[in-house]
Amino acid sequence: MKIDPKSPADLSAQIAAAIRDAIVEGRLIVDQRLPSEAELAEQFDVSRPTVREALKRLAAQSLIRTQRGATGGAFVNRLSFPDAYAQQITTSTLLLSMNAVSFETACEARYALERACGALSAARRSADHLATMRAEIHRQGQPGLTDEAFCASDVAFHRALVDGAGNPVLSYQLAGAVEAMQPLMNMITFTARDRARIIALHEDIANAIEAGDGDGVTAGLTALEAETQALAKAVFEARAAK
Amino acid sequence: MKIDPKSPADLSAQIAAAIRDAIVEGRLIVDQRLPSEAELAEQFDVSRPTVREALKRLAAQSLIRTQRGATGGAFVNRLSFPDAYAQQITTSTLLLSMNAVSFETACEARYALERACGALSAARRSADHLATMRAEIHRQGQPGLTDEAFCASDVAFHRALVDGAGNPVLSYQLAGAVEAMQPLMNMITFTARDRARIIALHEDIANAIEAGDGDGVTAGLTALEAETQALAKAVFEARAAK
DNA sequence: GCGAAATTAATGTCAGACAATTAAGATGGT
DNA sequence: ACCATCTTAATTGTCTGACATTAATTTCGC
Repeated sequence: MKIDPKSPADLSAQIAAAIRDAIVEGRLIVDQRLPSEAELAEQFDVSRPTVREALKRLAAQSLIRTQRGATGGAFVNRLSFPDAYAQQITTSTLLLSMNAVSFETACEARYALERACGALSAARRSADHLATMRAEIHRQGQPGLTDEAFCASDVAFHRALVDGAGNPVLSYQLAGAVEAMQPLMNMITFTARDRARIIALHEDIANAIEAGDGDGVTAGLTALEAETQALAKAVFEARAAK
Repeated sequence: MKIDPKSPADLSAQIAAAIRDAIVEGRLIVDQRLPSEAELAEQFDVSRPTVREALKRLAAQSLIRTQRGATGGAFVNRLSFPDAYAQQITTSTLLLSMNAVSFETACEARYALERACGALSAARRSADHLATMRAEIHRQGQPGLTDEAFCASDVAFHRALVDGAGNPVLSYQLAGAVEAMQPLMNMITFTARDRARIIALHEDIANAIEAGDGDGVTAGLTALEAETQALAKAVFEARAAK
């Protein structure tokens, strides 16, 4: 692992990139201990603070973890699904909020991806997933629920649907799409009538899932997308007119 | 923004989290300048190196950028689509390689997501996207192409298909799924007959895209998935027997 | 007025020190 | 011989202070 001291890039960035490459290419494997900060400083011919900045960059991406004490040091971290979820959600949320992605675009993407899971979920979902979906539908019907709680339950419903496909990679990918929509969804106020329509569609979808009817799930999600888009359009137009 | 000096977590991690929250919640907006390192050090009552470690963590996630010079400093960065792509790809790739995700699972997820774009792409693709797909198909047929170059062309073909849907959020989500598969795909050796079958399916898909036939695209992708899974299964079984 | 040089404010880097933490080894009592 | 306790060594976490580098601004000479 070498760095170029004359490069315009920061030394800490170069060192971080060198170590990251070593991890991605498999030259450093999970749970392997990196040299101590002092040794790395000597290897790269930089000071310890510079090495530390590089290590913090990697820690921010969950690529390494550090441990203090006699047998401590920096270790290559196994990137767990929960860690990856969290990063995906942060990135997706910021991407949407900072780039003025329209509700329409984000919503279309979300439902397109969700339909991809629907058929698989109808075929494979466990009783647990179905029970979660039913429970969330029930919660959504309770009076006095805030809009925010309604949205949170909506997310839980959709996550159960996605997880029902039994494919962790799909669940991971969808986490970003579904969660990142939540700030946008929270801008909408749901009337009692809106909620009733959404709940009815959720019930259609849950029934199709229970019956193993993949096409029914797809149709239900398409209807739900249309409903959501219409709702958002009405809200945003009303706001613009005001 | 406050931190707890008695928390077991690193000070730099706490500071990074405090600033990250401020960005995510919109209290710091794009292109806004953060206080200088010396000022932050005073605010949080820590030393400058500690503040710097926190800033490097944020820089690693593309949340801030730094600039030297008189009017320099740390600025809230607009998370661009290319930046987000890159992070998604790194995360997805590592997630797959470090968690022993089976080829079957990753492949299923990828094609499920891709089918989600197929119908949209058939309806909306520009002439450019179609031309790219045709060009990649042509490249794939050239003799003397290495397996790696064949895979790279395959990725380019699929990205054009996804981009054809004209939804940047979809493209971003798919980037991770498609690119992260490449290391797994590179483990396969493609015989001339394998390539011919794949190219024929690519042509079917391109034709369906050109005709605006969404169902045809879906069917083509499903056939391609089956072909890819069968190919991988044969390769892995042969390797296990040896 | 204009161009070049000095100023200034900021990040980037370094050196050395001390504190905090943790595991392993040494020590001593039973 | 065994167990609890103390000591020690290794490592990360943090601080202080300094200098180097960069780039915009101001000042000065002409």
